[in-house]
Amino acid sequence: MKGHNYSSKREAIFKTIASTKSHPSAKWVYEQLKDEIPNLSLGTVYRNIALFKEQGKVISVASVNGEERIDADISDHAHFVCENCGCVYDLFSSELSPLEKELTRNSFEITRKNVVFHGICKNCKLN
Amino acid sequence: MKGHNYSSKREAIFKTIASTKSHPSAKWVYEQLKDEIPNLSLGTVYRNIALFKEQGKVISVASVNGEERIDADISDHAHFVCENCGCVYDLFSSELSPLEKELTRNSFEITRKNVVFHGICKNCKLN
DNA sequence: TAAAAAACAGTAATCATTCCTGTTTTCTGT
DNA sequence: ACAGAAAACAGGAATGATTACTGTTTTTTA
Repeated sequence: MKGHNYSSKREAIFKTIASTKSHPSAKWVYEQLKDEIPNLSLGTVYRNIALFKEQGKVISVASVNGEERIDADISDHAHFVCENCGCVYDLFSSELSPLEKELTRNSFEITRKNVVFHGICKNCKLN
Repeated sequence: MKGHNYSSKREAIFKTIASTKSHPSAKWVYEQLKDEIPNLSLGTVYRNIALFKEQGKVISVASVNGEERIDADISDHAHFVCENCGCVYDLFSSELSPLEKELTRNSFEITRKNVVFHGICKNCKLN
């Protein structure tokens, strides 16, 4: 069975994801770690991210310029994606309950909700 | 300048997108049209979808299994993506205003908001 | 401490999407 | 209607993110 053995690389990958608020891509995680772990393979990063998603330890929050962006903060919050710089920001709010109730009433099972605003972020607007 | 000449293929592509509630992928649109238009190229479908997005005539609503899914209904509504069958459903509600206000107050410019719930849809639950 | 299982590196394959080049269609002014 | 000029297109090659494969290394277990 997979995901049951200790692995120093898996641990390093998870720590890297959990210690940033940048909502990283697989490549970003790989770039961060390759100096510290010279023989790390990009495939290992992808494989472990897939495992973390199965385990519910990370979630996919958005696809930005063809790259999947993930988050180890699995608490109930929304995101804002800047279409200019690709930055992903956290948004904390719980004003979506009417939608959730409507879905539940209609027999849809919500396993995850993804709230993404697109636009231009504060930093980009100020150049 | 692009997008200024008439094109029968462009018209057919837009009509196909506008006449379905399936939130199609580029490939789906191509499959629908290739019998009617035998020499249609998949690249043409992609090129025209990109043009429609620039013109604001279609929006990207979600990425499902690596495929971008689009919608010609650009009215303010959210979507529900079934993780089992990949179907994308429309959700009509306007209960997201507190989030929008918070963003606007903080100098974020919203050009588009993307509200996606993930889970298992009614049809899949009932097998 | 020796199999057995899991994880890995490195590379090849896949697949959606974009790019390129030569051809066809559409437009515009006469 | 007709001849450039501009735009759109087909078909195929290129790109780039992600996944799969194979032989090797690490971890577990007993």
